[in-house]
Amino acid sequence: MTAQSRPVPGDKDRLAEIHLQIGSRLAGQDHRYTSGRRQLVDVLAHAGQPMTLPDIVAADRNLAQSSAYRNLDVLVRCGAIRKISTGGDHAHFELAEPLLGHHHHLICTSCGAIEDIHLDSDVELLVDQSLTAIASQSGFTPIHHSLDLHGHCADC
Amino acid sequence: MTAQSRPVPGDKDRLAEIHLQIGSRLAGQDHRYTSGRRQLVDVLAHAGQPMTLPDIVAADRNLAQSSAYRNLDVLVRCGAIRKISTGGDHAHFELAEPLLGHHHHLICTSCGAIEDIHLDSDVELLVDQSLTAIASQSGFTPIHHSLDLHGHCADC
DNA sequence: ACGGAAATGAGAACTATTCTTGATATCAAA
DNA sequence: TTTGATATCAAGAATAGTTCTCATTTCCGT
Repeated sequence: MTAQSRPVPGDKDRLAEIHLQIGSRLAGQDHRYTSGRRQLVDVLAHAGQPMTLPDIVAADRNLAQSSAYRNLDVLVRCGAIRKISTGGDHAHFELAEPLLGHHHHLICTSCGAIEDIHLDSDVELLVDQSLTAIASQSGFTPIHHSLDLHGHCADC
Repeated sequence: MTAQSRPVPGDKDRLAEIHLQIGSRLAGQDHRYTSGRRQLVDVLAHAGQPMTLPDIVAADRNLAQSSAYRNLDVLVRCGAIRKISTGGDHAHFELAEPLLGHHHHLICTSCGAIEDIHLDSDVELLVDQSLTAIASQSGFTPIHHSLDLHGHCADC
């Protein structure tokens, strides 16, 4: 077996792995991984960046708006998808961090576009320690943190 | 003059300073600092934490809902107030960072409450440097960053 | 005081999102 | 396979936070 043949999981393998994980998450809450839900995940995984609902239904015309909203909610609640509320007209959705890895966002205040970014792990560690310390002082139980840089993207 | 008499600006002085700053910001955009807008600022300054619109109009019954929304928008656009969109039912509003100082938030995902927190300045510096470096790689022009810790507050 | 621009407040309108409803699909057990 | 219980679906109605309209009032410079 050469390094070429299986260097890292290919896109196809990664997608299969994502579907497996989400399937078991759903099953754990007595939900089914139906084709509509699978299509949502396919669209988000293919885009590689957060999408609004109009984006999503435009990308796959088989998706009904009401079902897409409902299924996104189901997937958010089982931890497969993350909802990003920026204050713009539409919320954005992306695969959750267990699937996509921990990351943050560049948010364009002009056009609303969102891009994923990754921080150095040492900075990440410091931030997490600081936040954890502060939270414990307030009796606050942390779940996750979000760090967004707001500004204008290259196009705006 | 004793240390007691003017140790640091008292609450009254601080509020007067805030009003002055906001007044000049508004004047710079040909807007008036009317009593309705002043009342909004008073309510937010007095609360000391982010408030929703229902919170605000409940705190000062003289404030009409439509005017409050409109004036909050005016104040947000002149940089006096910051709007925080969490994805909950209501957006939150607080005095902007030039008036309140740079800070971050604990956000309770159960009840929606938001509390202000301050990070160590060295961590803050690192984060800012990291974000700036990443932004420049994408041709992104930073305006400000937001760092929120999501979880459950002591009451939930 | 006067004229005009800005602000106000009550309610209507807008729209992203959620809910309702009746039909359809799926699974497990017999 | 059949059956029944349950989950899901899709279309449109309903909800609700926020924004808009407009007639009236306030404010500022002259």
